[in-house]
Amino acid sequence: MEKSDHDLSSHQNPLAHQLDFSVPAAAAAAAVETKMIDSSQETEKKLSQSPLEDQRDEDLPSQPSGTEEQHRLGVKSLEEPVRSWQPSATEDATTTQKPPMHRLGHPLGKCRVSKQEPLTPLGQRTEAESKDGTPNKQKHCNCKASRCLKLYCECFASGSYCNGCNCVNCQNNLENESARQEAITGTLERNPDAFKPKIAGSPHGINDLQEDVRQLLILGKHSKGCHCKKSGCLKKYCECYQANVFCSENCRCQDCKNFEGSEERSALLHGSHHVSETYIQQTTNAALSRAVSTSGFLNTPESRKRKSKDASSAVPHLVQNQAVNRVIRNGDTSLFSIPNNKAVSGSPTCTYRSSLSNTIQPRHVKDLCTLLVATSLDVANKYSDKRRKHEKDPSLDPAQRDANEINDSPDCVLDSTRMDEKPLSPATRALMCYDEHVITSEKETSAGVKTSQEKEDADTSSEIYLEKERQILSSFRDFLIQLSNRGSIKAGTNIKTNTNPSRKEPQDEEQSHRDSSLG
DNA sequence: GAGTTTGAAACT
DNA sequence: CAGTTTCAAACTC
Repeated sequence: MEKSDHDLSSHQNPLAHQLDFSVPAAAAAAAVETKMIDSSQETEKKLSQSPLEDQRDEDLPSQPSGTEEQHRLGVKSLEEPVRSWQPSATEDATTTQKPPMHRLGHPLGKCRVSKQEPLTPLGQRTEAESKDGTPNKQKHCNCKASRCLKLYCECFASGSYCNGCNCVNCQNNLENESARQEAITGTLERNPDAFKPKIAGSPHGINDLQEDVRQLLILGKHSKGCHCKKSGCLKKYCECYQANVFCSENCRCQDCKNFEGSEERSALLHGSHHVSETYIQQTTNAALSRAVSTSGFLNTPESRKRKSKDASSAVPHLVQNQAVNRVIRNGDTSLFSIPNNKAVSGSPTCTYRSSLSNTIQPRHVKDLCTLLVATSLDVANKYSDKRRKHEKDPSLDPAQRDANEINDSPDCVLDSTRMDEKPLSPATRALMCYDEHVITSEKETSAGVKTSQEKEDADTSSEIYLEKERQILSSFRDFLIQLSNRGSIKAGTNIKTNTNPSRKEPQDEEQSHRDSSLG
């Protein structure tokens, strides 16, 4: 019987049953998500060992390329939980020949997601699916000409077998394992990263406050970027948009509207009444970025490209977004794109809380920015004198001066008029310029040996820095909690605060007061 | 549900 | 590497 061949190939080929192309960042979430094993007896005979275990690299026959990737994946897959899978009653007999190894957890291994498996704007799985980690729905491709052996096929691209798909002449199954292996090999030859997730650091889910904060500070980007021309990167044709990440310097898109602060993007999100955590995250992130930056750095993909390549290449977005940046820097948060009238939309499909006091108002974001700016100013003021003393000190190590100069990095100064020559603590700057922390720490490490006096100063500084930073972070956290609670999709599911008992959670009244007092 | 549009993947 | 073709999902009607 020809199945013996399949037995052999299945066990010898690490990718015979399933490719798992998760990156570590997504691995945890992916691990929670379901790994399905055909429960049919016939298939169980074939799979005398866990299909995931089949991915051991020692079983690799001859993968001319991509072996490193496969090696990594093979190791990882052994750690992943395996859950049983029950075929649906509607599946026909052929299903048993297609082990349903369909990975649902692959965040954009293939970016286009089928209609049957929509992603939330956050890139999370739909609630129905992710509640218990068990997929309620499965991707079903409709390939006709690719035999499901090319990356056009979602199933193949995600490293899964087709199962219950509507495809024609499908060879992405056990019955055609050898062809499948050839296809995998060929695909990896063309692009060793073909099966790797395309989104680095993409939000996958927000499960707790810590994660909430992390997600706030880290936005993924498409590894290859998109090349959209007509969609404005605001349709699911766009891989970036679909992955719910902003377009980046990796993109070569035209007329991109998928950038930080894009009104079109915000309008789109609001228009669909999907006020997600990501919206809060991105908007707050945008507000933070702009509030703390006077570098003129524009966050359109074009501007990122410009920053990374050549500042001379002007783009059409320039004027528009300069205006946006300018206004925001001047304190007008109306462009933070939180149209509260939309946030409280009365649409039946809008599950966003409708109470005005519980919706995100521009002032909330403004409060957050104000808090950060004010606190940072406070820190800065306390040390400006000390810093001047250091600068005047001829005995000061040049390296130390150099380290001081880092604080004047244009990207890390709050406002050129208000913050001139005022240093910020490394951690505060890290908070504000999180994407530059590596450079900063390196330079500070190179600052060299300090004198005893400097050490003393540094110790004192560190203590106050720490205390101030604690305050900043605590307040920051409180704001995030508030924002998150306001943005909660389900009323009454507020994130539990885990704040210091000595700290009172800011109330709306307090915010209003601060808002009015700070203007 | 059919037809069109779109952009990634594949190919040249 | 750029241009073209193929392909399947997304979208529109």
